[in-house]
Amino acid sequence: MNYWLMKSEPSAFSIEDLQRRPGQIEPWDGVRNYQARNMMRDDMAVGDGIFFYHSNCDIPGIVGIATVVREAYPDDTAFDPQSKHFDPKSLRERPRWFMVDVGFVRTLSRTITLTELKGDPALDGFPLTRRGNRLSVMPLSKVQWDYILSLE
DNA sequence: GCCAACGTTGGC
DNA sequence: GCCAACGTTGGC
Repeated sequence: MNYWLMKSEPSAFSIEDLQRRPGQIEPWDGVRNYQARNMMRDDMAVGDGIFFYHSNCDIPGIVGIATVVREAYPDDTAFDPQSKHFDPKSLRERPRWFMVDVGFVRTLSRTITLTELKGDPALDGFPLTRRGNRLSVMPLSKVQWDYILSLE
């Protein structure tokens, strides 16, 4: 079992949105970064743990927990000229982009903020707190996962 | 293969 | 809204 952190701008899609979805499941479409894609496609399995992170908002931080409910499959928004995630280079017979389905688990009782994660010596080297990091999907060790959960 | 231009991310 | 970081694109 692997552990992940996935970023979303709450103005676009929040943990509350996920909770309200039918079946509390959402396809995680729109990832257009190769590193993030490779992790989703090659390393994510059903049952993996996900920290749901709100970015680009008043208080950036981890707000909830989700889980992988379907392994990677082609991101069909890449085929849709109407979609803002459209990519003419992604073909149905040879898809370039993939997505997983994410299922709601729970919201945290409080936001574990980026500020406190940044200032925490126990999380030295954690990708999220490294300067300039922009990955929207990143792996965590079980130790990091458990430690961050203990902060709740 | 280099690298300048450009677009995007995301904290502040 | 600003801007640093950084990935991608495309001319050469």
